[in-house]
Amino acid sequence: MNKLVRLGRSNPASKVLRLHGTIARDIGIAIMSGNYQPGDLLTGEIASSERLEVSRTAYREAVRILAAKGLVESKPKVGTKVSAREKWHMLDPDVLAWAFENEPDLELLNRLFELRDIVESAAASLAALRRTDTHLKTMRQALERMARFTLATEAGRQADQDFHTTLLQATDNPYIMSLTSGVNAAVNTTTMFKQRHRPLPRDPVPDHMRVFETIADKDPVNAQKVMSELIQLALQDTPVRNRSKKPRAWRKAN
Amino acid sequence: MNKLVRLGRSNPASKVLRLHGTIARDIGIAIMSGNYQPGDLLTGEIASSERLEVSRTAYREAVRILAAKGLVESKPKVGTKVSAREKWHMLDPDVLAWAFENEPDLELLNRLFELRDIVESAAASLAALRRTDTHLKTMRQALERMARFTLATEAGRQADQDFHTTLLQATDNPYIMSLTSGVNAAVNTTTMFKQRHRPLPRDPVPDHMRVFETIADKDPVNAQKVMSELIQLALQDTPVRNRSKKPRAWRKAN
DNA sequence: ATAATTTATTTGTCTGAGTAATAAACGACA
DNA sequence: TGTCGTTTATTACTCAGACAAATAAATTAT
Repeated sequence: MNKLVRLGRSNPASKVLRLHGTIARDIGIAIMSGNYQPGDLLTGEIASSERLEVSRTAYREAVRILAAKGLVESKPKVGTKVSAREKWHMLDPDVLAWAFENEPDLELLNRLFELRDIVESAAASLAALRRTDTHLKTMRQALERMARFTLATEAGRQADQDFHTTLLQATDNPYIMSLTSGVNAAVNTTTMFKQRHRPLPRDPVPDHMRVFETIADKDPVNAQKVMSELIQLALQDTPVRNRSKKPRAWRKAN
Repeated sequence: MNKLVRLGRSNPASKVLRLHGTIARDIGIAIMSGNYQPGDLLTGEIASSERLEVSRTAYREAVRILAAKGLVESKPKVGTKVSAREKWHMLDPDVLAWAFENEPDLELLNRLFELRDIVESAAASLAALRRTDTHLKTMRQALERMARFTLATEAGRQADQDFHTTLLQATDNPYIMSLTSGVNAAVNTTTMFKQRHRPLPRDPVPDHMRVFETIADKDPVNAQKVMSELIQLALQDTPVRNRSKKPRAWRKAN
């Protein structure tokens, strides 16, 4: 990592990055990909900013962003070093996106879907208990749009998102909402998960319909069950191009 | 919020805050407490830094930290405004700590423990399946220290943390580890959850022992069950001084 | 040998200037 | 009258250079 490539977009919110955001993203990806190891010392502010041909201000703001996400720690006289893995905010949307930016790690992907299964199936269960008729109406409409267009169209994908967003809102739990929507946002913007250049492997509408019905029936047990199945199907349908050469990298720290 | 009070520590990592960290914390608390509402425009950089009597540099770095946690968004010509609640990183350790810094919101606390219940009981289940003998040994030792000292002593609390940390490591899932340890870190450093000035309401050792036994037995079903009970007890034992005047604040956004 | 002191290095903070993005106002044109 | 391109004003963004503060390591005093 030497010269700075500024063009990069591809952050969860998909809005253009400023200079500090670009630098943070570059270093963040370098850390998540193992290019920098925990404990490694970043070169000093002056040297780094000169190498990247940016001002110290911009570089420092990038470091603050990384520190806010638990990836680095700065101390006078010592410098800025990559934090231990336990301190990384693995579920921060940016960190999540950066982790899957380069080489898709199948093990890591499985762990992520393991958590998704746990949380989102529980969310479906809660939604079944707490949903209002308004939630139900919105979900039905989203489902109809999802069927009319398909996931091949932008409108269809938007309907899919609306379905899941409404389901989350029905849980009435801001922590579950934040966690899940953050993971989904990162997943949706990562090229690894995009299936544009091949036929969709399965019609997702029937599976979503089953989730909808259990929530309509206020049946938390089956809502959890069918949502879990939906997650598993999503995992199966996720294309993984190549396995990582260093599986289970997150275990190293111990 | 006008003058800057710099003395504050009390962040998850309990290390002294620099100026930018202090500013970020102050504004972060103001946002989480509802002092600033989503959509509100922060005063410009020049005005803000003058009011706080700090340099624009320090103020800007604080804003970058807040933006990295999804609390604010900056745009030229518009300014920096508080983001919509859906964009907040509710599970970021700092955000979590800031949210409970001021007035304990019982509803919000229940939602947090709802998620803890879901994730940590599932974690216990996974730990029961994946724990090694080394994990088991470490947990047993922590349990013994926990019994010898009590939670009234620092050594006892450390043993408690070690127990839970090892359990998490046994899940072998970095996302679950990150999520849970982040929540626990925030919870542990928040005064609201500290029970120093009163007798401990219950001997926690037997409950922890039951968790340990199910994991030792590689019994995921009962591990989940007894861990869930442990979480519920922790919630019951959490002192809530005063209910919030504005319950369910996170629903406003919809 | 230990503790207090000095020193060197690195991040942290400040100031002031100029740039770039962008929303809103304006004006040309249909 | 309404739409589209242009200008303008505002705000965050980036830069440069200096000085301050924290801290680990080296040094000195006891």
